Amino acid sequence: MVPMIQTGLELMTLKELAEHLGLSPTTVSRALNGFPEVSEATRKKVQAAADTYGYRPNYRARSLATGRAMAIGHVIPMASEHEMMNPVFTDFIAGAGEVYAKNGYDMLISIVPDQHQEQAYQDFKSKGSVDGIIVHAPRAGDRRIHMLNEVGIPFVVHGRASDAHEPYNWVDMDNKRAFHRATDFLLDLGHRRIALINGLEDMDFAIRRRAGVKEALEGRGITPDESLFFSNEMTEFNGYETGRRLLAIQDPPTAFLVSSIIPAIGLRRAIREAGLDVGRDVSIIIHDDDLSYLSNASGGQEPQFTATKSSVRDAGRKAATMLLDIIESGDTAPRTALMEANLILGRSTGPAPNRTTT
Amino acid sequence: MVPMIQTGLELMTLKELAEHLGLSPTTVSRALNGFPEVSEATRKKVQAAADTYGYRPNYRARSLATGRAMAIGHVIPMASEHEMMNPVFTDFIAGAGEVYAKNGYDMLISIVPDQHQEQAYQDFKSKGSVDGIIVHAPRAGDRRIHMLNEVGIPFVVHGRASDAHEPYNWVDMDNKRAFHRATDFLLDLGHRRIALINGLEDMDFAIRRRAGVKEALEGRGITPDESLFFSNEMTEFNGYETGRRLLAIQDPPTAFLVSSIIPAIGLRRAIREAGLDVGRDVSIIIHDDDLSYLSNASGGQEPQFTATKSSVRDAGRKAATMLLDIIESGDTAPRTALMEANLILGRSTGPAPNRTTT
DNA sequence: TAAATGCTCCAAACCGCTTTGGATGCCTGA
DNA sequence: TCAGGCATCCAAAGCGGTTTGGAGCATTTA
Repeated sequence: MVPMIQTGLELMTLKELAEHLGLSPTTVSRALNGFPEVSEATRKKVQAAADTYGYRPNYRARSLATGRAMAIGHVIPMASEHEMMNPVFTDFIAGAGEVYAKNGYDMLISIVPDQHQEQAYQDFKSKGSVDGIIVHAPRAGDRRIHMLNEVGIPFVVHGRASDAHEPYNWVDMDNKRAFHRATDFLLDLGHRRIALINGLEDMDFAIRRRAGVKEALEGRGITPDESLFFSNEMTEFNGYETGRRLLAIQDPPTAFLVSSIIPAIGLRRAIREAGLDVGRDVSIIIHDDDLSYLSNASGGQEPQFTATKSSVRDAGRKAATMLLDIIESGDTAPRTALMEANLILGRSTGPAPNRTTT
Repeated sequence: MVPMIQTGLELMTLKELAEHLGLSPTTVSRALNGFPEVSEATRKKVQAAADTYGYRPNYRARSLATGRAMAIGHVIPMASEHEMMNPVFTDFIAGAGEVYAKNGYDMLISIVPDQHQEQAYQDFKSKGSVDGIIVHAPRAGDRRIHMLNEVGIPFVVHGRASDAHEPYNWVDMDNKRAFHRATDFLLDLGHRRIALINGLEDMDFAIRRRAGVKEALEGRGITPDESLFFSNEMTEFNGYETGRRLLAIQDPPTAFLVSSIIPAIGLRRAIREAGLDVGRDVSIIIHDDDLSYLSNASGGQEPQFTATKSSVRDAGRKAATMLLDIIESGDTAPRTALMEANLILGRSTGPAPNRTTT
């Protein structure tokens, strides 16, 4: 049962293993892959020999023969100027990777300049190196979904494309609802000047979050002040800088909705530098992707930030599971999964302060 | 010259392309791969046809024939309990990925539970899915280096293993020197109670950083107070928690050396909560991996933290370049690259405050 | 002029595995 | 006793490329 790992020895091929056993490659292959045409006795013998010699099938050969690559591709876009590496990829990929590993799939990652993205997907298909693809960070007017549908390779989108009019598989968090609820909560606390520090505005999630905020404001008869809505890459510095500028205006916001914990950390820095207190003078609600190394949890205490929370790692697991299921079942009926975010109370929110100007 | 991308069509094989051209597969293959046995005229014709039909060679088939996988493997350990995903991986991988893409290599990533790591490397080799491996996060007593040397697959270590007595390829930052210099700088400012918030203590980089600190202290005739040295996973919360506890002791440190910007953000939070001022009451020097989304730079201004800075993305590029070079040259003479960190002045350091107790 | 040389191109083997279509031997039932 | 059925196993043909060892032909060289 326990495999005897042999290091430093020449690798063994199926043919060699078959010779050792005095069997044909056919039989050995079938024995190892659990086909019924081989007797239980020989199967045991073959399995034992494979373990002893540390035989492992060559994936390239197998995949050439079966037509299955046993690998999933992820394309990670690289905006060349910023050299920006989105931190949520890390956790998403960690989640997906768990699922792949459990099912014997490899994970192929391509770092691709933005402008070569479509070509990269084409290549995945034509080079035959993957069985399916995860599409990250869909944007408004994203052509990838249409393209992949045409190419006919299984794929799952992490997020949605609002303007895609064809069916496709996706796993998404209910961004609009989450930010609607968060806004409602701030309104309930008496806040009226509410700023939004969002991700890049052509990102689908950013569009939905903004829509959620507007919807909530309008639901209370408040005209959204678009001058308080900001879109940018979600870096610590951008959060800091936006906060600094906003706190210096005439009638500064009393509350901030922030799309990620990272810019929120910058925002908090700006607030403190302005001599204000988070949670008392200024409220913050973040969206918390539950990143493992930037946890919003505070070891049993109340979280630092009030947050809409949804684990992006879990989204990775869900997307990977969905994709593998599509590939292995061959059933192409479009699947979707909408995850709900929890609104979790932390120390960064409080009632709107009384201003000299009410 | 411009390839006409054909979507939705059946993929074309080399054999089919050859038939279309009235040539043999041999000639087509050679034409496309630039062998001299084919005339310039036919090469042009073949190339043009390949472009028109959007032909791309199947990587699995090619790699089976050539014995080269055209892929590099990265194993990312996953400590199952913590579900920790080290953020520096992201940037390192981004750097390496650029180099792979430029050279036509794929990047294979395996998320592997800590205890199955060695098996994962074995598998990489025996499954034949990669030509080389990058080893991440070497630890004290790390068996991977010995194992990979035995297995005989090209690899480059990001970091070093202090106790490895055999040659191997590595790319590392001079951790000891960086922390020595940082400590010297704090000593010059008059600090004597210096704390270290380090990474997990069996990590090689953590060992070297600690050694650098001790060496500097001893160089000035100061006996290191080991009760001020902490090792833990580099999360925001751990930085916060360690800071909180240390600031509450009898004779708290006046300066902190922190192994990453992430726990430093937590530490800063703790310092502010204690009503103290970073840079005046308490000094901080971090090591800055130059993560793209957590930049220490402040848009033209002085950086937030004084830091020893070395781009981990750049390390990724260097390691990938080294590995590809080893693979393609076949030259196994061990290579090493030691990167120097810059000591960059920010707003988090100042002279040691005068205590009532001098 | 005959042999040697180059230049192009091709047939076929091969990479390591899967899978189709038997082949073999033994057992059953009529 | 013999056809038919079943359980095992195998030879050989792929999968889609690369590569070895020529073949065919025009051009030089002796």
